[in-house]
Amino acid sequence: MKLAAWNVNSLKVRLPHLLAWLSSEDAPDVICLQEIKLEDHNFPVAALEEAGYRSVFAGQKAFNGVAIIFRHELGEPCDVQKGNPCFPDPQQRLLAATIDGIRVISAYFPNGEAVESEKYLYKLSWMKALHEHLTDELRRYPALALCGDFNIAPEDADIHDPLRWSGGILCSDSERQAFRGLISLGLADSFRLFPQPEKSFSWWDYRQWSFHKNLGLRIDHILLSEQLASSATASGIKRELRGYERPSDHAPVWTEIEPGGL
DNA sequence: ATGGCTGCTTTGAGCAGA
Repeated sequence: MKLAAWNVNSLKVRLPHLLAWLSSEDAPDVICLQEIKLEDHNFPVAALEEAGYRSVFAGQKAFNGVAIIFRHELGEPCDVQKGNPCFPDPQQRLLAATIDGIRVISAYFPNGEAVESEKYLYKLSWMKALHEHLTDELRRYPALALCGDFNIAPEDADIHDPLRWSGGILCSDSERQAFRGLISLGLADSFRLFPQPEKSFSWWDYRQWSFHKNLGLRIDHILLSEQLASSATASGIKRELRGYERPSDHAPVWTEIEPGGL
């Protein structure tokens, strides 16, 4: 089972990129999408069905919005839940579904704007509420994957220029501490379960030729519960999608789980 | 130091992203 997470920065604009990936040899079985930026009635259900995938989604106008798409043969999704019951929020940033026995959660963490700003405090509260909610979820679903755009670079190795970014948004102490809090629930950063090239990133600014110069950050993650982590066989970043014409500013991250792992 | 791209919006300059 290949599981992926991708911030598409508008599903309307990125649908051709997504369909191209889904029809390729390394197409994932399940993809969590973030920043779909469209309302539910505009979700491209038919185009994805045609490609062999089912969808569940939680959209809103213009901003945010998350979805999970998965191969038709994985069957009906169970216990679909929009949002966090511990944290009522008009922003659509969280969606969970049980697919083929795995609790899959698509998450779009707040950006936070600037350290100590109002949006930063919202980010920290949002994460605290997610932490509480995940405590329950892990009890109910021992096979769980938290996938998405975390808007946090967990370590200095995840930043092209750690000195310049030091203490700033996406890598401040409080954000990293909250990230480690999620890890302490028994979740593993699937990317780091395997050797990876240095300077591996999942986001590059659209400006200043950042992608070309590989000036990026690793802020998109797939965290696996102990049960899933023990059956993971590989992980990586599908960097080439960032190089397509009219790309998202994020590249997909992925991890492979042994089929017999459950 | 600033703004740099891109996508969104009662379509057009301003916000948001990271």
